[in-house]
Amino acid sequence: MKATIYDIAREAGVSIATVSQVINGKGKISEKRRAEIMEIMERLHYQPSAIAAALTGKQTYTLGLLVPDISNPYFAELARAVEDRSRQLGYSVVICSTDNKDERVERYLNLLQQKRVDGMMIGTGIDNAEILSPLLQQSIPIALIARHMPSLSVHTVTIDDILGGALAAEHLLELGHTRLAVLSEPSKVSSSQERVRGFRETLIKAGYTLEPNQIRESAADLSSAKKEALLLLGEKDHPTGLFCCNDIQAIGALQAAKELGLRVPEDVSIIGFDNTILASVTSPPLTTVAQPIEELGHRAVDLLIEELKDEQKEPQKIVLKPELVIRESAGRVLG
Amino acid sequence: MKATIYDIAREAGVSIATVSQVINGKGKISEKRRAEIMEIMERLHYQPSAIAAALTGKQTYTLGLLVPDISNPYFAELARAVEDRSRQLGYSVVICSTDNKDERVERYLNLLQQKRVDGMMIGTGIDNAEILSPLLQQSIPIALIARHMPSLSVHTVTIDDILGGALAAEHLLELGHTRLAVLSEPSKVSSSQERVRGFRETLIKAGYTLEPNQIRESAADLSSAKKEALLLLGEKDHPTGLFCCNDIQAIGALQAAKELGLRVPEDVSIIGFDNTILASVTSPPLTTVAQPIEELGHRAVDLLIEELKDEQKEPQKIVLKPELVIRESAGRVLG
DNA sequence: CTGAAAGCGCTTACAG
DNA sequence: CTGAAAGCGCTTACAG
Repeated sequence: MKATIYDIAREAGVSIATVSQVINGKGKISEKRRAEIMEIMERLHYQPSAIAAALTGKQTYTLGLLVPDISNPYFAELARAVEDRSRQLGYSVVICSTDNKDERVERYLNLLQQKRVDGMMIGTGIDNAEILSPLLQQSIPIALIARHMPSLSVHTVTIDDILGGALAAEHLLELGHTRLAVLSEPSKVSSSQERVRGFRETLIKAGYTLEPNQIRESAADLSSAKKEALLLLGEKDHPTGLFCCNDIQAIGALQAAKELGLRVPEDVSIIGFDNTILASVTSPPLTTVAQPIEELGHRAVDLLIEELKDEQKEPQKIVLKPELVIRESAGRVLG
Repeated sequence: MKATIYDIAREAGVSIATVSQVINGKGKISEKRRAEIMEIMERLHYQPSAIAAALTGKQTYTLGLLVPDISNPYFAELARAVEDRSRQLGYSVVICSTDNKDERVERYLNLLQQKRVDGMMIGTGIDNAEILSPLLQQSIPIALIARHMPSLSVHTVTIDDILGGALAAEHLLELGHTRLAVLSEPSKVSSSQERVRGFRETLIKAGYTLEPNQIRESAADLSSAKKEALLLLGEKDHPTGLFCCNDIQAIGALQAAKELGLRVPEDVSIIGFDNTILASVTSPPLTTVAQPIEELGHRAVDLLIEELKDEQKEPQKIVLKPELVIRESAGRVLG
């Protein structure tokens, strides 16, 4: 049988209140008693029930994290950052893969509420912002990660996607490219749209244009991206500089180029986005716009915990800066 | 304020016992009352407290998963499989990255016990098997994933690592390679040792040998592996066939080969292990021994849940079969 | 078919 | 410095 606080109290000949105090390091207990009680707890392998504690007003010290797919390296790296900070602060995290389906999001949201998590981080796409409103009513702390939902009054940690797109454009321009294209995610992914926007605006400022048919869309998986890139790069007068809205798409483009007999970067330069582990593993390794994934995760946790501590309610908006990581998939234009 | 079962009961003019029954779909409640109560719960956004329920004898419907590092694609894919099956069965999972440190493992184990998770899956290395024994005493269901701990009486889901190594050897032999080497993980990683063993035994059976200095070790990160591979492949009369104990190491070898001006597979054939997403993204794509990662995760969850249901205590040992996935990094020996 | 009551394992004032 | 008691939000027999 599992030992309870009563067992410890009986064994020590004290009340459960006293035991509770030593567990929580509160109150004034004589050093001798405290040591004695600690010893008994160890001996009985006593693990106080966090569940009972939570029921009596303490937090659950558990956070929820919603992502589209934990097996995607970007979200896996994000999850690691979230977990690390949470652990440091004494929290554990339950991870939920939603596959970007609202129905799944909603079910997880309810589940996490029932389990009384202290806060939730949402890094998954949500079509209908409405499904978050019950949480807001219960005033459960929420932080959006790399997602914009202007209609909602919640904490938000994002990166400057426009700047990210601009960084890619500037690099390609510096390398002498003028025939440019972009491979973006479907239009409902707002961050992707912003990246495209930053990219295009930078081109325009420099006196170049981006033809509508040079903006292609594909799902975020490898084979969709490759298929679309095959079409784009297969045309005569294909672009010499291609900006992809995430690393997976860039890899699809890399594979398409190879299949078409195009050399990277000699014949086409390709730039990715995210700087996940994938970017360092391809050949050539990807030049890519790096998201500060670790900081995204840390800051999201911090926002939640601060709100839990201070009752500080005003939602914060944090915007982090992406950075260009130059590797080998983009080079000077030839000829 | 959050609605409780009392609020619902009062609103409906019934006792909390009745509300409890409709929540749990138990007992016989007149259809009319049931509908009425359901309606009230919806209207008040009532979410029953899983914490209170757990305190009164129900499960927490939460499982723990310990892995070395959730940002490693292998473990990320495993986590996804675990999560999927858990969700189907009504459980959520808290994920813990241990960096293979016993101290961290121990802290997480205690934490998960305090949170009263219903079971734990352990996919992380543990030096000192002792730290699991308190759990066994509490008879908390435990399943080891891809780890051997013969001294412990717990559920185990592994793959046949010896067969995996043999598969790699057979393939290389078929392609005509005779100068072979292996890049393995440090000797404390038992699965890696088994892979090497299967590899070597197959060579011996075929009449070849594997010189001790052709068995190299490196940590599982990219740069360590690359460094070691640089040494190995830099020698004259370097091996033409190299078996690496995981995909990351194989990628390190790929990069080393490239740096040395060796073509893959024309000058060196390289085989990896795991078949994570990384294997499909390199150039050339990796021929690798695939672990049935999804099934590993599913089976581990199933074992736990079965034990929770049936009180069926005998620890099960499940061994799954790896398979060779032929892509392009291994080819026929030239000359 | 439905309700009163005990109990799960804690924490938190409140006394003393 | 320490204990008695109430209460957190449920579930589970047990009556009726």
